Amino acid sequence: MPELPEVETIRRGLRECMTPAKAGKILRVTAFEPKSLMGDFSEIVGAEVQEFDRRGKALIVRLSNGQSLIIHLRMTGQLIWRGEEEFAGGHPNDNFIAALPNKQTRVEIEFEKGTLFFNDQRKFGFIKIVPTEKVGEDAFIRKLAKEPWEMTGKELYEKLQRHRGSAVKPVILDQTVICGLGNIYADEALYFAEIAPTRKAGEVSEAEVERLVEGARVVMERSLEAGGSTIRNYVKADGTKGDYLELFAKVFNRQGKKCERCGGEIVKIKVGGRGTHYCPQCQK
DNA sequence: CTAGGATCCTGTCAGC
DNA sequence: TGCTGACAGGATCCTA
Repeated sequence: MPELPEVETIRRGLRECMTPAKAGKILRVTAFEPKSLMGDFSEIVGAEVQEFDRRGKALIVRLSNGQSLIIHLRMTGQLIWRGEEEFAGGHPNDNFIAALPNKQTRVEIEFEKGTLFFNDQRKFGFIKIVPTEKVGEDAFIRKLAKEPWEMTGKELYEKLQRHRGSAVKPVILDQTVICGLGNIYADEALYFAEIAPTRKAGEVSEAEVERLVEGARVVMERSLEAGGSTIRNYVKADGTKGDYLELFAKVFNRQGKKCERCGGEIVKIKVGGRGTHYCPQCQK
């Protein structure tokens, strides 16, 4: 479930609390689920973290010994750091505050001064160990398109023409078309641009695509300000659980409610096999 | 090449 | 109280 803003929030959070001084060296790696950890994990023992990068929804952890971790959370992945400081992000659920490791812990990386847990209910996510200089050659990383901040409306318009027969929504979920949007921000960006998710990609005008790219930037920036789905907004100050979607979502999970813009009723339908939320009255 | 559906996996929820 | 089917913030693989 984590999309670009969640991964960026995790990147910023872990960068603060997993510095070499605060985390130390890797002592031990345990893969409770073999398919969740690809590569030879003896390669990373003894290394410390140099930097956290991100490409789209992939987190790249650069280590001090020439190796890197490519981490993709897919639908239900979470990264939870327990050390002097604590940080948790990704799929929001009770694992953020649970005793770890638990049943959904797939990988545990123990450092001198703390432990990083990779939890993942559905096992779609993964951590992959690759030499740092080969990260760019990774099959997934290599195919990624630009993020909305680097992409012009004209570029996206031309890409949409190549998929002109498909509904626009599944096309903007394709990471080789535009990078970073997932099911939430695709719906939110289309709402911003007043485009119905069912429109054929080839029938969206260049001016509309321009708005769509702007919408993608705006909705993801708003989410970043709200902190994505992290422990801070999952567990509110009073100890109750919060829903970070409430902080910014205009259509996602708001079916049956009123559109803020026109007062129409937000509906939920299925487009390209994915649950899709929109306002039929103002998204044309 | 594109379009659309099945698939990987676990857990939760609505309906009977 | 079961049981069943639908669904889930992702991406890939297969078929036509």
